[in-house]
This record gives sequence, structure tokens and C-alpha cells, in this order.
Amino acid sequence: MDLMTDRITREQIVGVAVELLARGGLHALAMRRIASELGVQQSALYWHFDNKQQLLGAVADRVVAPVVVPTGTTKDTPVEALTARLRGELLRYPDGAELVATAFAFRLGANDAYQHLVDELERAGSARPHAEIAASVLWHFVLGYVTDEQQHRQAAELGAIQPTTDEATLSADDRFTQAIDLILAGTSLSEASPPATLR
Amino acid sequence: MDLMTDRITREQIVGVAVELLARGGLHALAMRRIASELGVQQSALYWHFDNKQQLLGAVADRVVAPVVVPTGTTKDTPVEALTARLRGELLRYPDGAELVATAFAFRLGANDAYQHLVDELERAGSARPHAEIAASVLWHFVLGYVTDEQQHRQAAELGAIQPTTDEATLSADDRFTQAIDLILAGTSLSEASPPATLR
DNA sequence: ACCTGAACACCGTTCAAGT
DNA sequence: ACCTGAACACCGTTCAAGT
Repeated sequence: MDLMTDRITREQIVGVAVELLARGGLHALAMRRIASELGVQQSALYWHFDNKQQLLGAVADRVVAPVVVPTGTTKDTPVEALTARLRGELLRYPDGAELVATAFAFRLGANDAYQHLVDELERAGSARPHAEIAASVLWHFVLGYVTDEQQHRQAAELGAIQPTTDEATLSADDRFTQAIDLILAGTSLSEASPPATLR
Repeated sequence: MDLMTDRITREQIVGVAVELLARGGLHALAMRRIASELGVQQSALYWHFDNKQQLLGAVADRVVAPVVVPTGTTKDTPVEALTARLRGELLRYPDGAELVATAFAFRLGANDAYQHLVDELERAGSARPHAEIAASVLWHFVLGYVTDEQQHRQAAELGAIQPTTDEATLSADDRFTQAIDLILAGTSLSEASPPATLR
């Protein structure tokens, strides 16, 4: 599909890594599989990346790249829309949230997406130190929540769990939105209507 | 140290697993190492546990067990004290937060600790559905934040990062407390003083 | 009931050597 | 500069067989 060059680039490596992630989750992201998909020895990857963590960082960057877009493209309140978009992108790949969380913890990926969240909070009216606290809360919640979501999805596919008959139980979407609203209510800039189920 | 019985129990397995975790983090928690520490073959562990995930779940239970204590033992506001205690216990073991997060995601560990958080929020005045949302936010934030903290600590020990000269930078403790206060401010039951750096 | 011995099917990483 | 070939030092899990 690519123009045939025997030489391999970082971008190609990240490309097939993202494909493998999409198909089989983190489990499929083995150096040997990436290499064989490229028709190359595993050790060849180590000329382009110091180790697997750095490669995963680049994959994480690619996964969350779509959330870093110029503001004003959405008519929704920016911060709420941003968190919803982040969740959406993470859900596109199995283990997406876990991958990004790990990469970010090592500061090897997703740094731009995080910074974008801080910036949006500032533009929405939060002073610097407060915006950083709020961003930290929002970020860790989204990653933790979606990790949970995806792990359950996987467990359900293995038949380990039946889909918990949806009676009187909020959907994952609703619970997510309510949680984001709760957090934003704690920041003075609560654009969102305060949670209806207050007391 | 133990009375010499050639037979091994689940409790003994979990015990040496916790010791290994304390010494070397998740990296040291290999089935072979646990087995050899007990003077037994690796395969022997699989008679007591279905797989490693279940064993890790039991370890996670042990790690967070101290946070599940009867209320009223502390004079602080219960929810704030509970989250602080949870962070404290996680910090006692390298990779403590990551371990508990993974085990909880699979619902194989730390369920009691999570339920305790929901209960405390209810006793503090939150209605059921709201308490569940708030617990989810608090829980994911604490685990995500402490995972980050511990990963940085490890990276710093490898000399990969210098300790970021503490000038004008909030301590990890202060940032944690402020974040918890922000979340609790979003719940109607803001016992905590609203964050000083609001706008 | 509880464990051994041995194998199976994998991993990430390194490194001399090739071109 | 970029990659091969081959090895090193590990993993979790299974399963017949022993006691």
C-alpha cells in the first residue's frame, strides 16, 4: 500500500502499532508482531525507538491527537465538549484509556491533550493554579472511568458478566456526563446545570 | 517463622506477595518468585488461585483493608479523611495505586474500600445516585493521581528527572487536598472550605 | 486434596555483525 | 545509517503424574 521503500520510518511503525491496537488491544501490541507486520526483525525497531514505552507514548499521542482542535468548532460549552471528545477517542480503541493513562504517567505521551485541557479551563475563566487542579481532576477521572468501561466491555465479551439488565440503572454515557457536571460544579465556572439529584 | 506445615494456604501466598510488592513493586510480583519464596513450584499456586489476576485481587484487598474502618474514629470530615487515608495506604507500596486500579477495574479487589466510600458519602448527606457519582469521581481521581505520583517517584529514582526545584510549586500533598476539596465542593455537602483560588 | 516436573507459547532487550 | 541473526533472561499457564 505504501510506496515500496525497504527503509522503515517512525511514522510507519506507529501506524501499524495503531492498527494492531485497534484490532487486538494492548495484548496485540508486541514488538515481534509490529516487526513482522512491517516485514522486519524485532531488533530493527530498537534503532527507531529506545524501548517499548517510548513507542507506546507515540501511539498514545496519535490516539488522542483528534481532541486537540482549535476552540469554537463546537457550540457546546468547551470543557464539557472536550472531555466528551476525549472519552470518544479513547473508546475507539480497545484498551485505549489504559494505554493513554500509562503513557501519560511516564510523561511519554498525551502531553498536548492534557495541556489543551488546562488551556480550555483557563479560557473558560479559571485562574492558573485553579485550572491546573481542575484539569488534573477531570483528566484522571476520564481515564479511570473509561478504563473501567473498557475492562467491563472485555469481561462481558468473555461471558464473565451478563449485561446487568438496564432497569433503573443509568447508562454509562449518563453517568459520565453527570460526573463531569459534578466536577465542573466544583469549579466556579459551572456552565453546566448543577446535578439534578443533589440531595 | 510460621509453624512448619508443608501445605500452603491462600493467606500465606498473599502474605509473601505483599512482602514482594513492598520490596520491588509490581515488577517483583512474579508467580515464580512468589513460589520460590514459599519453597514450592510455580504450578502449585494454580491450585489455590485460578490465575494471577485473582491473586493480585487478593493482594489489592490486603493493601486497602486499613481504610475500611468504623466511622467516628477520626475527628476530621469523614470523606476527606477517608480519601487521605486511601492515598496514604497506596503510597506505602511501590505501584500500590496501579495494582489497586487494575484489580478494581476487573472487580477482583478493593470492592469493600469502594463501597465504604459510597457509604460515607451517603452518611454525609448525599442521596444514593448522587453519592455513587461522587464516589466514582473521588475514587478514579485518587487512583489516577497516586499512580502518577508513584510513577514519577520511580522515574526520579532512576535519575531520569530532577526533583523540580520546589519554588512556587505546590507540594503533592497540597495539590491532592485542593483537588479533593474541589470535588467535594461540587457535591452539595462541601464540608471543606471552598478552594481559595477560585477565580 | 495438594503438589511436582516438565513443557508450551510467549515476552522485551542487547549486540556483534552485516550492508 | 539502518537492519539481520541470534541469543539472553525472563514471563503466565497447563497438565500428566505423583503422594
